[in-house]
Parts: sequence; structure tokens; C-alpha cells
Amino acid sequence: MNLSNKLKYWYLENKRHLPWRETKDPYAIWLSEIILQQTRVIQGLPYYEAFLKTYPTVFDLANAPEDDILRLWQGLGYYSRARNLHETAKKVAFEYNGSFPNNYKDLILLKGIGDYTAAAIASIAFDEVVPVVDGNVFRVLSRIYGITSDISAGATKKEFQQLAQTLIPQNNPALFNQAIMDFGAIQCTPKSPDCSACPFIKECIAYQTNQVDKLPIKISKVKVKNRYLDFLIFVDQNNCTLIEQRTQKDIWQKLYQFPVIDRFENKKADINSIIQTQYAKINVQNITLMNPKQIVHVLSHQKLHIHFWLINTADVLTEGVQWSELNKFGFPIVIHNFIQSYSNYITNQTLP
DNA sequence: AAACCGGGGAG
DNA sequence: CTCCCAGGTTT
Repeated sequence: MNLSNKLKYWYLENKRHLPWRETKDPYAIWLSEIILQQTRVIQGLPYYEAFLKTYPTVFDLANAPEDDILRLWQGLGYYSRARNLHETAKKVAFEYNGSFPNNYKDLILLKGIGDYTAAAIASIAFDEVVPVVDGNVFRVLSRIYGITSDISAGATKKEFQQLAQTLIPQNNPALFNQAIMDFGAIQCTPKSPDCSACPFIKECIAYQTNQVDKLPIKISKVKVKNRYLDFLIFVDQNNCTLIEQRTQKDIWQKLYQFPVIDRFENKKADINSIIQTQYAKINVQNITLMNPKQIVHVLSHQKLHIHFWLINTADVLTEGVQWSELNKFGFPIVIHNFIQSYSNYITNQTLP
């Protein structure tokens, strides 16, 4: 039996039952694919349900304010996905009358849809015979065929695409693509794969040569920069505070935050003098460091060292937002979590 | 080709 | 602690 047939039978026995597998609606399939980029199924599932409930059609999503979409995306990370999601929704709704392009070539032209996602939507929603190549496919094929190329190299991706193109069946490409990804996620896992129950145990080069734990080979190394953030939480007599939207091309673009002192040098911020110079208009009563033990928040390329400062003022912050209204804004998850745990302290001066 | 972009969970 | 997840965009 050939590889695609073995995969099919494995899949029919072991597949995960996921809501986006119960539909052929391109909108729902597109939504699921964007959410699942660099995201585990278990983490993306509640967001998929929430988005489909809040925005049942591409028109609902297109007509929504970007801030609402970012707030619903809050905590999922890679926020450019949410911004691109909105841009593509508007294009599909208003330029294509709500109909998604029905093929790989046109899908890949849309914002937020790259090689993988175009192939996934084209095959799953429209039965186009085009293979997906994601982390699961790299792992499964590199092991079965004993491919030792560096998967972080662009040429290697083409190599895997060509191989997958020879394997994907003409009759049910959607099943093949989902099967190979589920197989990689459930059985041929990065660590401790279940080789004893594997249908490819006889032909898997990696297993036969005892190098399952060495494949796939990935060389690229990311260097993580340290970054130091001191958030300034001004609170006036009416429990109003100052927030701002991040606009720079940087992490968390278009999410909200408290005013911040932001630097890449490990140098203690002189909060008092900074407030006196940059916020001279505000009549400060007292300044409290809320977390003497810094919060460390790790991103893929940055390690954030964070302090939150409570700054009471007798003034009325006319540009401020009521503390109880903060949940109407999308924050980076580290700030959101801080707000949740310190709300009582800030509004009632009681310890968390 | 390389840099950049979140957050979480497994081992 | 390290690794990596149904990747994509920008430089």
C-alpha cells in the first residue's frame, strides 16, 4: 500500500474531530487557518468559536471596528494576523461580494495568506490538488524519507513541496493534507513519537537508521534581545487612568498600553525625574512600584522585563479612561493579566 | 536570505 | 530550561 493510502486509513481511525472539519464554508476554513498559524489547536479552538459566534459571516467581520477584532484576538499573539484578517475580510466582502477566491493562485494574493494557508484553503474548501507544507509535513516526510536538508532554508521548502506533490492523491487532496498534519501532530510528534504503533515503521528511514530524534534538521537560531519596560499607571480621584495605542512598527502594533518608559539597555529608570520632565503638568501625589519583583514576559525574539508603577494624582485626568472601562480595549496579554490581578488594589487600595 | 512578530504548553 | 506550534510580512 502506498503512503497516501496508509495515511488515509490511519486518519480515519485516529483523526481529531474539530469544528472546522464539519464545514465546507471557505470563510470558516479561512478563519480557522489564520487562527492556527503558529498556534496549537487547543489554544486556537476557543478563539475560533468566539470569532464565528461574534462574526458569523465575512460581512460581519468586514463591518466590525478593527479595535473590536484586536480585542477579541487578545491573548492569541502575532497581532498582525488580526489586522490582516480584517483587511482581507473587507476585500472579500466589498470587492468580491463575499465570495473567497476558489484557487491557490488567487488566494495567495490576499493579505495574511501565504504559501501554506493558500494551499490549505484551496484543498480543504475547494478540493484543489495542492499540498500543504507546514511543520508537521516537514517532520513526517523528513523522517519517512530520511531527508537531512535544513528545513529553515528556502530551497528545502521547495524540495518538500515537490515531494508532497507526488504523494497527494487526485481524488481527495483535502483528506491527505489534513491526514498528514494530524499524523504529525498526534503520532509523529517532535519529541517521543509513538513509533511502535506507526504504520510506516517498515519504510521509515529515520526509524530504520535510528535517527528519529534527529529529524527534521533545523539550523536557524534566534537571538533574544532583552528589553526593559516601565509602565506608568496614572490614577486620579475618579479612578481614571491614561492609556495610549501603540502605533509604531513594533511588537503589539495597534494594541493599547499604559504610558511607558521603554529601552533596550539594562539601566534602571529614574521614574521621578522622568515624570517631572515628561509629565510635568501632572500633580503627582505619590509613586508606588507595584511589582518589586520584575515580571519577565518572553516573546519569540524579545525578553521583556516589566515594572508597573502606580502614580496617584490629585488632578482630574480629562484624557483618561475609567478603570472599569479598560476591558473595552485590547491589551497585550501581560498587561491584561496585570489589570486583572491588580484592579482591586488600584481602585480600592487593597492588596491583591 | 534574514529579521521580525506572541503566547502557551510539553518535556 | 529548550523547543515549537495548521506561518506571513518586511527588509
